[in-house]
Amino acid sequence: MKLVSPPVPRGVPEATVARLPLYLRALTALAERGVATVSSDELAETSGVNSAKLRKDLSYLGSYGTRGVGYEVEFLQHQISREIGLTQDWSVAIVGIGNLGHALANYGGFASRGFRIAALLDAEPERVGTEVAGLHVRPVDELERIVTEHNIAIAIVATPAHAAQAVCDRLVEVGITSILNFAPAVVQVPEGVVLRKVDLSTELQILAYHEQRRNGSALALTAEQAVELAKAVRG
Amino acid sequence: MKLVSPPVPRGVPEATVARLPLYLRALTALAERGVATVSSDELAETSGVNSAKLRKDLSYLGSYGTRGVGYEVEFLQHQISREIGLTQDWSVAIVGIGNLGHALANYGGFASRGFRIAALLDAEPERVGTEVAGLHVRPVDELERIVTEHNIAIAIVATPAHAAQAVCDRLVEVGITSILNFAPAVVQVPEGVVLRKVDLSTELQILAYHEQRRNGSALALTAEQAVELAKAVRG
DNA sequence: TAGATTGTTAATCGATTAACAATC
DNA sequence: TAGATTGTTAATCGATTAACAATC
Repeated sequence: MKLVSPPVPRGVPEATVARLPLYLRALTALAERGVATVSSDELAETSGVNSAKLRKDLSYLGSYGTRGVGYEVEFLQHQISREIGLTQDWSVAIVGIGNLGHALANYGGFASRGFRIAALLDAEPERVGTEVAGLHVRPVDELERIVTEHNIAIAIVATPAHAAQAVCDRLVEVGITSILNFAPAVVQVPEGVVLRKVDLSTELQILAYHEQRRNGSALALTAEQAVELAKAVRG
Repeated sequence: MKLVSPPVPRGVPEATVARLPLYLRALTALAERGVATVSSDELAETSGVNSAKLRKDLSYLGSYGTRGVGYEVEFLQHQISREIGLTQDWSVAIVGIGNLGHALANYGGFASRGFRIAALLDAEPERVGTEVAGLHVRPVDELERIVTEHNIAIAIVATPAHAAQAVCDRLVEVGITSILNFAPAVVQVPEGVVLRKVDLSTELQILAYHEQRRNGSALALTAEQAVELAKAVRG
């Protein structure tokens, strides 16, 4: 008996997963405008990627287009929704109701995409009980009960940096396996837990890097060329 | 005379640039604790990356370590700051003072990293003039004057999706070349302008994808294994 | 059939990683 | 000198892209 080949890798590349929401948004806009069919060129254009990448991405999900024609907007929309898991609603808890947590609780973009902010938690006694976005802020002590009661699958962490690791540890303890971290801190989670982070200062720092390079570039280029020129002249 | 070799590519890979703020934050924490020297293993650990990657990243900046010893914390901190462009302060404008813009204006993490929120702008007449984070909200009409007056280099866009493109067009017109976009919309900018985006819903959708896969995985794996098993049995 | 457009192949590019020679 | 740790090399991996055969 021959050894069987290793199990097919299966699964969509991470870079593709990160773009699926983009395509979905573009398709939703097209559907609202009553567009029935779209080509990869057009959909790529409205999604801000090139069409080769779009087709490659979609090919990981299946063959949902028609050669010579394009993609049926609503059909593709449904297929991507299903792939991402948006055919169901997800309950989300936000931990840390400061400036940012407050804004996130009130952010309209979540509900329209199938994410229901189901609970707000904070460690500060003076914040507990206050009403934010129509919800009463609960103490973090009640985390376990709240997660179970509301069937919460995803947690958003918007605490100060120093509290982030402890909060994430607690979240993992009570069974949360998907965390979106806004606290500017390195957080370790056990394997099997997916942690993504949004780091506001880091984003600005990356921009600053490019901005600085831009300002210096005229000079730097001249210097570089000068060296090359010197070499060339020397022969 | 021989042709000179093409100019050295020079410049730090984008993936490295995105991690420099992480290292900087770890170094700042070490400096505050009075640590003078750190090895790549230790710094990698506190930064949440592996040490090979850290050393490779740092090697793009120069040879700032000492073999057998490690890196001098404050020296490396300074070198990275210089590379990112944090030896100077940057003035930032926020356009769109809704929930999110409001929270960003009050976000403490910016100032401590050399970013000064210098102006807030909004298109809604009823928001103009209100005070947020110690600043008076200005009308977007005044953009050009404000950008010049405050020497603003970086803009944060926190408008509704439908306004984002027009706002970015205006920003580019008045000479802004670095934009951080929070609006859930595809925005096109001319070459030479750096646009980064933070998409809150997309982040949740990526988590939802993994969460869904996790739930389905026990079943899927069994099915997959069943197929392999069937093949194996058939010989 | 002629024209259009997908799905896939293969080349290329950039990022990650392990390993180790250089060197303190 | 012996031990430690950097900086770099080279292998590997994953993502991007152009090109085109398949097919509506």
